[in-house]
Amino acid sequence: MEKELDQVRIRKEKVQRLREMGIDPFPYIFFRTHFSEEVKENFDSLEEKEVVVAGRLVSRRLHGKAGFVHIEDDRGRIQIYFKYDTLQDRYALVKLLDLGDFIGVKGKVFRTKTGEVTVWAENVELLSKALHPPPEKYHGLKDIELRYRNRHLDLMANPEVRDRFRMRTRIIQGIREFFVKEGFLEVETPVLQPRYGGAFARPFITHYNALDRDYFLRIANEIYLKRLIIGGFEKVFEMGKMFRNEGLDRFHNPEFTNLEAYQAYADYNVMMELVENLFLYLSKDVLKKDSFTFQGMEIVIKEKWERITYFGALEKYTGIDFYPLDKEETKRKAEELGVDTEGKVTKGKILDAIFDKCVQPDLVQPVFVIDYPVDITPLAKKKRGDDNLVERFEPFMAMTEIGNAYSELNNPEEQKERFLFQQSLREKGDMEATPIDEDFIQAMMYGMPPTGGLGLGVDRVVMLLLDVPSIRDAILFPQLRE
RNA sequence: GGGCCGUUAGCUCAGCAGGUAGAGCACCGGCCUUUUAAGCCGGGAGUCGCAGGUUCGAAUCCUGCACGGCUCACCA
Repeated sequence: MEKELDQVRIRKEKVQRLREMGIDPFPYIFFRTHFSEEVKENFDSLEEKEVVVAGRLVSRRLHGKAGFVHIEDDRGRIQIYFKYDTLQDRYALVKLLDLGDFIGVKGKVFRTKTGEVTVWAENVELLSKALHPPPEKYHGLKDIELRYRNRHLDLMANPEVRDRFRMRTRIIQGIREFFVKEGFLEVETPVLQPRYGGAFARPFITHYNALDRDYFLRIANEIYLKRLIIGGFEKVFEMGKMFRNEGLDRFHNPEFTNLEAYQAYADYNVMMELVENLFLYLSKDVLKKDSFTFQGMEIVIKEKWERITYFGALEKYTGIDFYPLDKEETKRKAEELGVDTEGKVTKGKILDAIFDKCVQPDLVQPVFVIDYPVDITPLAKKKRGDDNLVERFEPFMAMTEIGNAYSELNNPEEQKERFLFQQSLREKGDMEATPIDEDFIQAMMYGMPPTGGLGLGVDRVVMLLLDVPSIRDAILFPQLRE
């Protein structure tokens, strides 16, 4: 720590004085009868009745032998009136209170002459002394770096931030409720994995000392969840953290929350309906409205989303049918479109770059982009009637990709070939290519039912529904450089 | 990783023709027994992100670094 702040020194001296007065500045427990909100909402029945409230001191207007303060609890703020005539000796404690302290107050509910519902303190107890002054009361805490690094201060100073994270939790609970209601079993799979797969991304590597072997933080849980389907569970889901060793930006945090759900006897069409129903559920039960705005774009949650094929979308927005083109021709066209193809190993990767630049900015209303090229999707089943495509879709809205889903590949021999192809990409220098997973192939040998799978970026869903432009404002403790 | 911008009191910010640091809130003292960003009077508080350089003199100009933001690239 650097030099002690004057105000901190003064507060520590107050702690000393309180102890000399026989007051414990850090007592253990307090019983309250009402939240601030309850007192205010039930004023008519509580007027002149005694209540006990508790909270953090957030404003203070003392004038000599009387004064007003506001305390803040989990549900809001309420004003407290302190008067020397009522408190007598106890008024000495009031004079030693600082902004940020936690106090408990017993008193009768009344209305001041300006009409504010207030508790007239008959007793006041210090519940915890704050040694450091809080952020500024009027402007709040603006400094973005401070807000992310010291989220407790951000939450303290900016009530709208608390509201936002309460809403995040409700959305997450809503997602969980929806899948449980649909009959999915919530499971937990390893975060620490001896090999990684299920997505294209570089992993975080860690070392397991007892085994003297490198392990990986999961980039996805897909393989484990499918092994559960092989084991006989018909509907499973997991919501949890994934870790991808990549850059930070408005839409990416290396540690993020993901939902994956797998359903036996289903294909990607069933999973599209599941996504439609999930959003209907969220809009009805959480948002309580059937549209929302993200960065000025009004998004309407409909029962049925538009579906457009991957190549169809590319053709619609570039005028070029990429389907018949080989890698070289695709590359040429990409460059004509001004798309950077540097380091793109396959036609699929080049197409992805074109898609991101030319198509994605037009995907505003909820839409499923379906039927992707096979080479960028090693775990999905081939499209019925077209070996160059797989049955895969990505849900988009507000120009943002929010998930990924397939008719899951369940033929172990084909799975092996796909892994071998990925292996060859790896050898060509594509570090995101999926490594081969023999255990998974072996598991699939025992028989895996036809299965639909879905992955959903939960943080991105939160961003969209709450109109939060940066993932750092959708995650309580976003990753920052140390 | 590239480009642009930012970093001054606990917080929000001003100060930048280069002359040695300011305001509001917060804090301390005084007055004040119904206030609402309470008020009035007085006071304390800063290694101006860090390190170099130019200069008689740097918060201010230059260079490098750190951290952050936006953006491009990378990345589902």
